[in-house]
Amino acid sequence: MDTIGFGQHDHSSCMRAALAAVENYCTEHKLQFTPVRRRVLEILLARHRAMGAYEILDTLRDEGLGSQPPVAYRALDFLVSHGFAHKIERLNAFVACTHPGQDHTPAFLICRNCDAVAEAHAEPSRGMLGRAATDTGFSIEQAVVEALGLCPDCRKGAPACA
Amino acid sequence: MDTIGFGQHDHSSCMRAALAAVENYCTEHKLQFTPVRRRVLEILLARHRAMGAYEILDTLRDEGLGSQPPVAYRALDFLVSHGFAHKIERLNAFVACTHPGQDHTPAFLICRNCDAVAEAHAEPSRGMLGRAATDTGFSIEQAVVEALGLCPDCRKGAPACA
DNA sequence: TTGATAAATGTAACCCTATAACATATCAAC
DNA sequence: GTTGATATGTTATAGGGTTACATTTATCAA
Repeated sequence: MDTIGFGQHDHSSCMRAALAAVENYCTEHKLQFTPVRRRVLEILLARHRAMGAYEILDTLRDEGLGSQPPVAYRALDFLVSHGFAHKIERLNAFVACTHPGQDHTPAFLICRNCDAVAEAHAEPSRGMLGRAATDTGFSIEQAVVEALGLCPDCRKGAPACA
Repeated sequence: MDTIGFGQHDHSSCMRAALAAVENYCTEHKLQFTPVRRRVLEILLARHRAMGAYEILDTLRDEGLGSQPPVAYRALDFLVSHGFAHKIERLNAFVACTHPGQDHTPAFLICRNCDAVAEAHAEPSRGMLGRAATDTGFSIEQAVVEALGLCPDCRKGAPACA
């Protein structure tokens, strides 16, 4: 199972691996992995949680990489449109993808207590939703699947699982 | 199959039925179905599509029922929290529930061309998402399931299906 | 029926999220 | 090295949502 995001793991190596994968993908597909785009991805990877665009922008501003909203949104658009990051609609926030490069429909498990986010796979064309779509003649192109609840740590009674 | 929302149907009777169901539910549960709350639900039922809070507020203002955002948001909170309406996260908009009173996890089919929305049932605890949750020890309390694509009418080449 | 409590409304001000528009710079390829 | 496309800098503004507080209306028990 490749659900990750809860529990401990070797963070610096997961970050390096993701960056390398994105770098390769961009080279292969002739995409410009510019400093701002790279830095935004790094920020998302480092925090390893859902971040608002303005929170990201604060960091960019501190580093002199840009100070106006479009700077952050443009970088995020690039990352999201190529599957390097995802938007969590429920939080109006963004997370780095945990398996960039692979074609996939992400599903998220969002902790309502500590805002931790884990990414899993969804198969929108299967199950009830797929059946409803087929029955009505609706063609699914994209899906938002986000579950809210309590992550393992917060269930264990941690008052606020940092 | 109880996916509805695409295609024709007897609209005034579907609206009356929904209002009656909500009225009953409120009486039984001693909830105050006040004029503003009722009117907001009526507006959502009448338009039969996803509407932004400010769009609803415009109508309320025209009718002298309130002019500030909290008026609309409070009514919507009431409707959503009791399952009489749902929020479409992807659109930052709201729709009337098509089967109020019944306990359910809604899933939506959203047309990217004409913004029509159909409500279906989801079963978040089943399928891939449920497995991912079980595996990681995450407890799902709520789910957002929204598919984007083309509705039957728009697929048939209608340049903009009303 | 009155008084206490809880629930709902009115209103002003504000915060967060996101995009439009336009000028400038940089890149990629011929 | 010129050109066309792509990316960035910046200003202003649109859109969505909440806080806070005063006021009113409903509920229910004494």
